[in-house]
Amino acid sequence: MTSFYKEHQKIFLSVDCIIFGFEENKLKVLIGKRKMDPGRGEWSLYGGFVRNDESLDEAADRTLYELTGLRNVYMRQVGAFGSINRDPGERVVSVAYYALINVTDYNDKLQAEHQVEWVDVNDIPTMFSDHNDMIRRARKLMQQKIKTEPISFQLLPSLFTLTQLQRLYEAVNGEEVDKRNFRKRIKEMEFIERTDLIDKQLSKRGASLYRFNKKMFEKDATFKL
Amino acid sequence: MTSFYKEHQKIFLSVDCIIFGFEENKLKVLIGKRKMDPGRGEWSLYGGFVRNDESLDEAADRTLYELTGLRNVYMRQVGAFGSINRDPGERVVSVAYYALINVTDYNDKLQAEHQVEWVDVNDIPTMFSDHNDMIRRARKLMQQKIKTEPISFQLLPSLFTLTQLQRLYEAVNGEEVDKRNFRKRIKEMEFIERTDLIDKQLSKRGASLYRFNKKMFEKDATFKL
DNA sequence: TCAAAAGTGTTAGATTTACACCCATGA
DNA sequence: TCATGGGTGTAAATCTAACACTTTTGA
Repeated sequence: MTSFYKEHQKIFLSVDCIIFGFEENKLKVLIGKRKMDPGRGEWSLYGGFVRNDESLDEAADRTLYELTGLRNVYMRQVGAFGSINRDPGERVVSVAYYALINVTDYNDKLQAEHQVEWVDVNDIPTMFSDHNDMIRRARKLMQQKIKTEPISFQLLPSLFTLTQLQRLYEAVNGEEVDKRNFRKRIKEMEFIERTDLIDKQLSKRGASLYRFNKKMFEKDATFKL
Repeated sequence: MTSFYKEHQKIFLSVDCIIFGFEENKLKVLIGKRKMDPGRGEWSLYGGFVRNDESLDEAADRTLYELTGLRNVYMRQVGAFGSINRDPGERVVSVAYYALINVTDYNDKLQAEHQVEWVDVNDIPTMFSDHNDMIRRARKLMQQKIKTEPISFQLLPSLFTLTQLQRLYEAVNGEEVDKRNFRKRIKEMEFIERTDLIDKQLSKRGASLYRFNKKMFEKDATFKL
């Protein structure tokens, strides 16, 4: 292969995943203790190096798959983090991605194996390198996104109650919302359809289960929360 | 230096600048013909490789400075672009940044020297690699940003008329707005202050010149357009 | 029978949009 | 004197936010 750019320097490139999940009415992030020097033992996002034969998006997908066994997960790029000394070992530029997963899809065996934990996003410890910044930015981007795109369903089981959906919005935005106003807006969205199924786990009376109808959304195509 | 990560691959990293300017009531981007193989002669953003001794932000600042001679310019990261074959020469991952400059600050000599041109953002030709995507994404981010942060002033001279400001918003958002409603909202923002100066370039009657008061903005700190 | 969560409408206030005419001046 | 861009207010419509009680049922 010819080398067009040989006078320039190459740099290590990694990806880091901010994996969001919704559990116990809280927005959580999957983090673990770093298993590599330097920084071994510090709280850290799960990440990996980018290979020459994969795109950044592919590297992020692969990394997420290694950790969770999940494919076709909703992932979006947060941005590139490139301070000179962000990694104490060597110069490494990292591209952060956030992922939204349904916690019940997540294989417990893999979780135990990688020793990662779900931590409340409001209660993140001090982390390795610039990982706290990455989480902050990912959260902000996700908050913006959830206002204009129906991504909340990525964090829920395919059948969910309106209370679950409301608690999810509250956890993401960090503030409570009025139940009646919330439900009013949801009812206007035809792509959030009520099933005849009833969930009795949380209440004696039972709550209707709803589902997100993707095809209907794509026709309808307005969303605003 | 110890090498912690030597089993991994390094990759060429570049930055590309989407430089926005406002001229003739249009939002424009500064682009030129690529002077490097491969792709020589194609329309291209101005970019450069990231060096090991500079952060990504510094690389972007340096690249912008090389082209325009300007420092302390408003720049924000658009994101990392990392398809495997995005560059026909070799694997290069590029981090795009957008910059907002006041076209009258831009040194004509440097413009001639680098043979770059201001092109209407609605009329961008087919460009090298994924540069069209970069411009699209930069524009979208900028459109979002301008709604919640007072960045428009970066694109204007320090003294400007309300009509200029309105035309700028229209150019950025791609739609016309009502003059009275626009001015009503501006008047509510105390940090956009009227001076006693009158601009007579466009009208016989003359238009009041306004200026952005940064200190007042930082106190006041609400913005919504 | 009662505790606990589900479900349901109305109204006041705030925000947004639509809209048309007079003013000042240089050519 | 007239053509050109500068400057101004009001009313209708829409959207948002606040607010409390009834229902169901398992324990």
